[in-house]
Amino acid sequence: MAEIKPKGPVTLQDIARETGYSVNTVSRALRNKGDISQATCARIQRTAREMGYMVNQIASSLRSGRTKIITVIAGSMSNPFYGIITDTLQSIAAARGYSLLVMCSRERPDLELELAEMAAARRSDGILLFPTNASARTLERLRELKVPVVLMARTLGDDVADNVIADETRGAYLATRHLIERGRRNLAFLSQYRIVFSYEKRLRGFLSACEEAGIPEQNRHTFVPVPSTTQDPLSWDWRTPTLERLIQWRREGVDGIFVFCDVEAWYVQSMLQQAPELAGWDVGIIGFDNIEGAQHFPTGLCSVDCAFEEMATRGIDLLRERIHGSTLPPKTIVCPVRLVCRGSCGRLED
Amino acid sequence: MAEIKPKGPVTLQDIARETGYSVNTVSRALRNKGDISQATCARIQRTAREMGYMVNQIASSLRSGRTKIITVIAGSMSNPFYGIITDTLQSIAAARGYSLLVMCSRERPDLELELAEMAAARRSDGILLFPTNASARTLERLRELKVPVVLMARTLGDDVADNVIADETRGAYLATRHLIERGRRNLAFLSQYRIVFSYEKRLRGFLSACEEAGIPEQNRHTFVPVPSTTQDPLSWDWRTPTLERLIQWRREGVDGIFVFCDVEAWYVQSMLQQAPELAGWDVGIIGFDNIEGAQHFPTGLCSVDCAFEEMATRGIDLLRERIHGSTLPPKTIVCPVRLVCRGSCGRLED
DNA sequence: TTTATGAAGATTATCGTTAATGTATATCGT
DNA sequence: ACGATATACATTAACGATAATCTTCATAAA
Repeated sequence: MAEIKPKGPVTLQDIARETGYSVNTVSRALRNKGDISQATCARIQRTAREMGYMVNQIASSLRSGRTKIITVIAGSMSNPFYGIITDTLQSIAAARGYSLLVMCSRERPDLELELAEMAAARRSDGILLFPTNASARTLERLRELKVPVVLMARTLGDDVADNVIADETRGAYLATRHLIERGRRNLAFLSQYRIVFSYEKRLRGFLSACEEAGIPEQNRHTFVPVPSTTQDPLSWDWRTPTLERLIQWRREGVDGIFVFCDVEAWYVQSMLQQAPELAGWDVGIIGFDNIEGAQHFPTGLCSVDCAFEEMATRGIDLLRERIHGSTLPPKTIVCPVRLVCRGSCGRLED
Repeated sequence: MAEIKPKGPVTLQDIARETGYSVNTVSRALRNKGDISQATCARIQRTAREMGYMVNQIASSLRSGRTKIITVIAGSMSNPFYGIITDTLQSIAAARGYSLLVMCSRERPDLELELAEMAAARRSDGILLFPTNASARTLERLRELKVPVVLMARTLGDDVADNVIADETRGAYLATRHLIERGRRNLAFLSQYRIVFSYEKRLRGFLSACEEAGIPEQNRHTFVPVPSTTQDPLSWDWRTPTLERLIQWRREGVDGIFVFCDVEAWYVQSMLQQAPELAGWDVGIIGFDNIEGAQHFPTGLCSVDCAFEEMATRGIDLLRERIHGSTLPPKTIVCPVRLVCRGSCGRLED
């Protein structure tokens, strides 16, 4: 029954020839579309299995206009933040029949635009974009090309596009309050570069917690080593200026630092351990994202948990709504945050 | 000149209509294939640009039989090892015109096989596979399906398939020797689970360094918490048994541990910091992969650098040879390793 | 009996490219 | 001036699937 296939994979036509049905019937039978009798359907499916049939997604995509591919444009997979969330995205996408094309923008707007065009040329059904600092053009182009996009983890302003973010302001507020509760009264907010709007939101949370606790203005420090005009933030040397600023902050009596994200917080922690000028400094450190708790890396870093799994799920489902033609106005989904204490801010003392 | 396009993206036919040439001529002109005059070529390309043409990769793939897609099957993107190397793979692939489909096997052979079939259904030109502990079936199936594969970072035996790996034995030897040079004489080799052949290779390196330095047999410890029959290593609780074993090793006077990879080494380091039973233990730790040095994460962990970029380049280029039809016998490319000292093994003392 | 309804398939027409041929005109050697 | 080679295109035929539109033939309703 099963013939020797001279070359190439089995096609619908091969099954049609084998079973005597038409190609169309075979196609419908394999996809359980109606108008095919139970018996026929079963027989065709069995034959397909025996012959080792495997759908050609390319052909299917061309005809149906759906690739079942979502492109993720993230900054870089070596950053655990992106790694972890991509991991989650991948399994959720797979559960819904989608595959993930992964591209890295290196936080560069120009590269990001290029990648977006590639994603469009490949006819991705949609894009999950972790935007850079200047993604307006990318967004505009994708709108032209009619490729659905959901902005992930960062925002370009309220309701500019579909958007899934953590509750940034509240997270920053919680983090700062945590420092304060641990007895810290001279606080700093450190961010490697000014991630549009996310930075502003977290700054607001930082300041409002300071306000609430009556921290005087001169005890509220901020620092952003990489200038906001930079088109290539990742290749900027933020270490030297950051170290200098840390030394300065130490002199100024800073005793608590809220760092923009966990990855940066780790840099800071390692500087604290390694730089002789910082040795013995009693300073509380708290990050954001809770990347180690989400998966691996047990360390003592306090952080703000971002519910990555929820963000990933919401992102994919929002994107799917668009893919299926929703024309509702852009929606911003704010995911809940939660403080996680691991001791890097010091013990309660009093 | 540029018309209002009523719907959908511009196609070759639109350009053909606009310029008066045939579809085929337009196609050839845009790809700079021969048999088209300079003038025509230029004119067509200009028109295409003006009309905002963008090739439909799906249609192109269907006809040409090439998708220009490489599927990466890695364990999980939340593991920085995979994250970093995927990052590198992505940029090298992009430079060669390939996009990356990223899938995560979670180190599970069954899931891996499924993913491989998906990759085949999507007609990936080839697969970069970071194999699980039981990838023989996957490999066999891919051979049936005639999808080129290169095994990455791990080996299933010498020349079973194309393979790009680090020089595991030498790396382990260097790591162990490093411990010994730092005055460590009671050594252990710790590996979360028994990654086929890679484990054996590193064990060999460990033992040969012990041998060379005259470390007595009773001072050569090994431990693998997760049993090798496990089909789902990542969800196994390795922490409890590992902690217990660390406590035991401490009692037994172990003073140096070579850990299978950096990620695991970090777990160990954090246990050393956090578990009261381990407090104050003077033990040298060295990992493998040098993941932090490759990109971020400055910590004090000694490690063995694996030249990720070279591995990635070699992997992609080897795969491309296969994609282009090479029928040479399977090749194993062994990439050089290099010791990196950051102090976690202690100072030289004598 | 006649017509409407429906089930179960078959036909046919694309999807947007690229590969394999065809063809007309110009150029060339002899 | 003849056929031979090139040049620069046009025509035609896939690639493998899916969608839209027919056919049948049987059964039910009128």
